[in-house]
Amino acid sequence: MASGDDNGKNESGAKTSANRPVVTRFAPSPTGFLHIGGARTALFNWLYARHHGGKALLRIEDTDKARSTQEAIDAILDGLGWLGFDYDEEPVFQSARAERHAEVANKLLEAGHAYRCYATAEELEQMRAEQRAAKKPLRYDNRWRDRDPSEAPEGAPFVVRLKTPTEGVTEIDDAVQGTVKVKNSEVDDYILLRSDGSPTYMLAVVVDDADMGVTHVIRGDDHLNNAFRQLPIYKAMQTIEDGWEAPVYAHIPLIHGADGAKLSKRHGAMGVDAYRDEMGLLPEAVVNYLLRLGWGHGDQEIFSREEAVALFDLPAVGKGPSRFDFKKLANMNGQYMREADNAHLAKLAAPRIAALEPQFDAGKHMTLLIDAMPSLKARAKNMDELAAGALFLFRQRPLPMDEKAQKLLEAEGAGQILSDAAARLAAAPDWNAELLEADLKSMAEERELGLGKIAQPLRAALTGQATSPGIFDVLVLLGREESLARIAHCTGADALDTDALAGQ
RNA sequence: GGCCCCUUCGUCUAGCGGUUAGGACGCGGCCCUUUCACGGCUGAAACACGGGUUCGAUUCCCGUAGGGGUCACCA
Repeated sequence: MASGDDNGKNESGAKTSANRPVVTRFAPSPTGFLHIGGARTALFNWLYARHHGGKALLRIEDTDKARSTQEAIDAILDGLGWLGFDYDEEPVFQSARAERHAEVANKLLEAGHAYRCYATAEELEQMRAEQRAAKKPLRYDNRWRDRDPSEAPEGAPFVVRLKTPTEGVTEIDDAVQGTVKVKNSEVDDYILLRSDGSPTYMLAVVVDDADMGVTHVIRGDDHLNNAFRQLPIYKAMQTIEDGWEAPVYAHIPLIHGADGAKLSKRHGAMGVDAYRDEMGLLPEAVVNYLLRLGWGHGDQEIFSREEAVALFDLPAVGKGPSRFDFKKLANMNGQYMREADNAHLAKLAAPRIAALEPQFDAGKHMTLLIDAMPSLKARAKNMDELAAGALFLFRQRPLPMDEKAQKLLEAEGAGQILSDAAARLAAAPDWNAELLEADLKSMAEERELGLGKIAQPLRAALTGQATSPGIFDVLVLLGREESLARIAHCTGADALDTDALAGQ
């Protein structure tokens, strides 16, 4: 499919990748977990590649040795896997490519597109202090740009700086933000190679993107200004070797917290693992929510993975930042849970149930849990709610009663109603929802009571709670013996008989 | 502060010169009903402001205001 919707031309004269087969990359730096903003960037990159039948690549930007950790790398990989993003090649580790980065810097140096700068850190700090005092923009003042190499202090350390254009304007046709122009005088001669010979981020990204054949750089718009710094490398390298078409840029807006401020711990900047483990969400729901944050397709809210791939494209990505809304995420998760496979949900809920109820034995109780799932999942928006809702099924007699259930049992006449209902149920020729319902309804009619007068105490006796799935579903799920035994406990009837019956 | 980006209900968004400004979450009401949910119906709720352009601006242009981003030998 032609990517005719983004002509990534720019007016700086650099050749671009607009017409090559799509290659995208997600390039997290492993200095922490994969947060929700990164997850969305990963999603958009992945979708764009899949939509256009291109390649999705992954690059770990671990050049900051001090801050990068293996734990973070594992967490990111784990998070991406959970969300269901697959990549077409093994991840590239940026730290392994330092030699290549230096090689490019040296080519730039030889060709006169870069130069050595011998300014010391103290010197530069003083320069910035003066600029601050004079209220001038803070940027390198090109003090070594045109100095003769012979002036270099003998054996002194130096950094390599890119010789960026000083006049004119660079224009980028961003696939999301549209045309963006920046005066070249705003871009200073930034550092390519540090004094220890290691590459800076700005150099490394460009070299890696070029070498990986990345055609579309989709990233947070906090990088928009960087594009104007990176483009000159492409331009310069195009005069030196092949394979340096500039990518199409797509700077997507950032996600803000619920209060409009930058995403912080309280507002969603947890790792995606927290969405799974702590919030108990389904990855499909998280992905769907993220997709709708900053992208829309008419009035549609729910998109399957296939639909997302088929429909996603950059022109429909919004330009403004959006706030993260946990309520809507929760709602969406509820929708996905209701549609989810019962056995799958049971498997996910099992460990959470076990954590709350020691009596729960996944091996023994899984069938019951799966059977209960249709009535359970309609009442939960996340795994914890699902687990909590299932507990009554696995608790041992005597059931713990919550306050509201206690009140129901203590209500006037409740004991009598319970005993009578128990007798009635015990006499039922069969134990299915239709029959039991007919039975209790006729009992209610005979006594000119609302069904609730019978159902509520019954619910309390059977579940220890005032709310639960439909009472007839509860009876069927618990089975005849357990149901009658639970009621017996509450009516003070001799429980021994029923206990014996409940042995199964 | 310089530079860059953004601006439709509280929130996410649809809209791409002429609409009763649509949908979703949340909120209120009603229905269903044995509780809680689910589901259905329904209500309140938005084009930041000021100039242009135009027969006509939510839509195009320019300002203002507000918000955000970025200015390292971090990525």
